[in-house]
Amino acid sequence: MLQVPFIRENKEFVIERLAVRNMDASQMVAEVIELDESRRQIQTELDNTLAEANAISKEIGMLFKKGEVDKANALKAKTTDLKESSKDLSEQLAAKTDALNELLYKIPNIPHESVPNGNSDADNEEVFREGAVPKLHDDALPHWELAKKYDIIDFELGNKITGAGFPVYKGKGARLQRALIQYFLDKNTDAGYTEYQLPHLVNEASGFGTGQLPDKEGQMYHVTEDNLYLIPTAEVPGTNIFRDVILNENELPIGITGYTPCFRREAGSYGAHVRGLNRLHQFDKVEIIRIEHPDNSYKALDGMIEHVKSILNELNLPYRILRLCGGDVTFASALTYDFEVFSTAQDRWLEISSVSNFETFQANRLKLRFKNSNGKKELAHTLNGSSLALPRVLAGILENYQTEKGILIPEVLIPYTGFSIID
RNA sequence: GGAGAAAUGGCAGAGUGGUCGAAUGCGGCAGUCUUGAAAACUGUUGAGGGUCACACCUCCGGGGGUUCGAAUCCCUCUUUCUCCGCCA
Repeated sequence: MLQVPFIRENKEFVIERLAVRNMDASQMVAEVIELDESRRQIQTELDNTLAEANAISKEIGMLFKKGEVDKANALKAKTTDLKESSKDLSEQLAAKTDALNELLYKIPNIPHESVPNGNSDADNEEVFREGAVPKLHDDALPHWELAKKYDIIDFELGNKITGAGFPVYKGKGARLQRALIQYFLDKNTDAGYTEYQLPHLVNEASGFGTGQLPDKEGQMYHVTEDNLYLIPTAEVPGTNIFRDVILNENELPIGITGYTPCFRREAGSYGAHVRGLNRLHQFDKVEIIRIEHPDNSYKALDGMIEHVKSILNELNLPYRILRLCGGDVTFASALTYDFEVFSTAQDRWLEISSVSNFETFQANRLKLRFKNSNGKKELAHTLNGSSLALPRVLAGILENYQTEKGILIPEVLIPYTGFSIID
């Protein structure tokens, strides 16, 4: 959520930058400013009314103490009007505040200056590429065929137990998945991230804090009986650790990591692109989250990119990094880099990580602040990224490491799997 | 799930209708002392809105009510603790 004073003071800039997202924000911006102005005006009026009522109450108290009951009772009559108008004003204030907030929830973050113009993922800018695409043998298979051939992932079984998009991993498949989780967590903690085990269900306030609510609730599974949501990413419980928190400047930066399953309804997705592990309703992910001083957040973002790169280099997978264009960058993000691994047998790129700087957009909703050196409270910057999303990494390994003898295990994972080939 | 008790500032803890945003202690910060530190002493120290700055307003788990006036009384929800039941 953008800060109102910022919008007020940078009206043209806000409109101009939001145009990168292909939106015309001029109407919304004007409305925000107008609503805020009238909100403040009503606030002042209400404050004055309450101040008067408070003063009278105090006086009545004194008069009663002195025993001047008649005078006190006379004053009581005066409060009736004040009560009525304060009630009226506070209703008006609530209405304005609600309207203002509702509008603010609809305004996305301001894209960073490096975000390119563009309408869709076709306009994303490739900024890095690494790793040779292996030459596969003639009978090379897509991962869902490999999964069946080696009996390591059972999609039909998941279908039976739950439904589409809930695969069952078994044997070496399950072990490989666990090895990856362990390996990712080790890499992250080695890089200074503190490991957390987080709840997989969150309340409304948390969903709101990171921006899934109120608009994107259709993406989450809702447990209606208890009004809780299954997490779509560890970002939600992880970032909400810091909701309503005021940090000391010297506590920054903070880096945390956590493994969680992620649940996404993915309503409206279907077809070949969602085959196999490409798109699931439940998947595993290891996430990294950083809370940063505003002066350092872009340096931190670069650091996160380097960190994810080092993992992919160790896994020796062919990948590329994209800087998302204005049309593709998510609602809350100012700048996002996507990592994609090349799926050799499918001949397409699969997104395996998304690393973003949200600047103060989430922090403003979360009320996540720190006391700066002047003792002033300032919104912190939040960042997060996957390191990494499991299923597509798994797909990439299965497809890129397949040989006629079986699927080789990347060297760095062997200590974790305890085997070097799936055959 | 049943019965009872409780929820106050970073923490501990007083306050049961008026001058209480709230005693006191601890912690934090600043200063005195010290070569430096500790100790001791002095001062300072919640959040949001509003203002050029003040003033002023709001907030004592959440919501609602009674009252001229609520941390304090009433209703309700949530959470925590104790006991019972169930259970990985």
